[in-house]
Amino acid sequence: MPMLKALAAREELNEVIKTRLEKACTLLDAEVPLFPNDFRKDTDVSALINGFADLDAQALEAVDREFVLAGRVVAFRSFGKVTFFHLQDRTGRIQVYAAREDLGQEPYSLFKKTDIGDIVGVAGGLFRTKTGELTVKAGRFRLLTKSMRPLPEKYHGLKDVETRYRQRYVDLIVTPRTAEIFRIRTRVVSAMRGFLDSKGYVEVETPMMQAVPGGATAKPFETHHNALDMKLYLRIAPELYLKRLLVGGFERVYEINRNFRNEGISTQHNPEFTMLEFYCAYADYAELMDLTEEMLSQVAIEAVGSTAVPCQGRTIELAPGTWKRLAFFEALERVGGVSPEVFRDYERCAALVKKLGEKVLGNEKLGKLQAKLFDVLVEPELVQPHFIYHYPTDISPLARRNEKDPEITDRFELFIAGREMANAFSELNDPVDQRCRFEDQVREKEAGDDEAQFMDEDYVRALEYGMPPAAGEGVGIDRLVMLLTDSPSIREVILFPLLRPEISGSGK
RNA sequence: GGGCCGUUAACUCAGUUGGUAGAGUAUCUGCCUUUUAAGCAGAGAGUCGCAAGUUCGAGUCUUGCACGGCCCA
Repeated sequence: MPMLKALAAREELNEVIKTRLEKACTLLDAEVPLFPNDFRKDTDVSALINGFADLDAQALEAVDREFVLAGRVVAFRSFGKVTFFHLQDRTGRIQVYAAREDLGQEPYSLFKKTDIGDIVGVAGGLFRTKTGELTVKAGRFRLLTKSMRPLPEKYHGLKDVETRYRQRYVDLIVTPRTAEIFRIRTRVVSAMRGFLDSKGYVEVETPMMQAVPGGATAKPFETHHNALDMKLYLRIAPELYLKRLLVGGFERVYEINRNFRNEGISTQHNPEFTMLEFYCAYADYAELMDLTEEMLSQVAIEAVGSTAVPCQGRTIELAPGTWKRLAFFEALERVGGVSPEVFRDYERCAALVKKLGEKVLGNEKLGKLQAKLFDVLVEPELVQPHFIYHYPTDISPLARRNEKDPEITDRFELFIAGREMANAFSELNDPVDQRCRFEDQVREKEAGDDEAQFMDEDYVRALEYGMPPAAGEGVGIDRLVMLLTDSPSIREVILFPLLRPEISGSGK
């Protein structure tokens, strides 16, 4: 209390914060606790709305029941002896009517010290106002948490994206859509779990701190363990551990968790992001296409209630049976408009890549050039769901070669809304081939490619025991949530996206 | 890493040709018993992102830096 008074007296404080602290002092003087924790609610806003929205004024009168609610005050309109305010809890907002006549002279004058942003408890019956709004008539009122900072403006809300990301707690209070997006995200993840569990997949947790990072082509974060005095990496993918579990006999496993890649930040990339990876023994990539179609359409229904998803002014249809399937080179020709004479010929292919404004080093493999053509000419066109399969072997170091054509792999990527959504392939389980491919990677690493992969002796040893033939897939959860919520930036679907540190004393 | 744009009150935003800071919301005071972007009358609130430069004078012009956004790599 003396501390609070000292704080309130500080000159440099913002005027609004200062008046709130002074108000808090006044309340304490009147023996009103600022942060009590003995109030219990017996219902939620949505329960009242769902239960009574249809009743007319007379019917409400007859309900004759007291409801106990708690939540944050988000709007406040006072008329002197009578006040209306809106109370927001996790389920919605409802209007409350507080009158001096009902609360009593003294409690009402203390109630009028309420600020927007305070968390309060209210008990009372329901009625309908002249304008027809379902309203709680407060018979009792209690301050539960005094708020010291003003909330953003009631009409425009919080627009500044930097503040929205840095102070997500404020964004969640004042932007209903933000809270909704993260509820959808939660439903996406639990729908996936439900789907995979029902198919006999086992959820596991594998190391996020790894001595040998592997399973993807990416630059890892490094860290250090003091007690063991060893270098560790944050994982770039769980892949190699999940496949060890196939060796161990799990047959169907999945993991939904964070990966970390030490790369740039953009509307599509956050350094930590969430992936679903799942592996199925005795299955191939083609069967995973069917499974993916089934899973994602079901996830869409559970998360947003429909397979028809609005996206940047268009509608994307995720209903099973509508998804297109196209071989990589077929897509390059039919969607990208590149003739085989061009993409089969190294020089002509390189020339076209250059013409499109992409860099050509001259020493990259043909597959890499073809992939660049694909990225620029085909990927943006794949708005409705498309599986693109049979990727060039050059750009698929972890995938199993096609039986008939060793230049291509039994791999597919899924594209929706012009973005890569999933990547899957029949797994390489030949330990000798795998060792050779690791050795290739090590040579590239020594030549200066810091994205090239490490040799993983233990993983090769696991394969030597025998991994059942299998197919595996990774699905980017953040991108899927972006699709289902029509969010243009990955930061809209990550609660606390990575930002540079705030400058101290910026005042915000 | 490069290009473009932004940063002004707690929030949303104006700010002319360089002449010393504005509105709405929020806050405070007064009035008000059915409002809902309540209303009416009045008041207070600013390191104009930071630093340097040009100038008699910089929110405004120049340069550098910081943070953010969009696009490209």
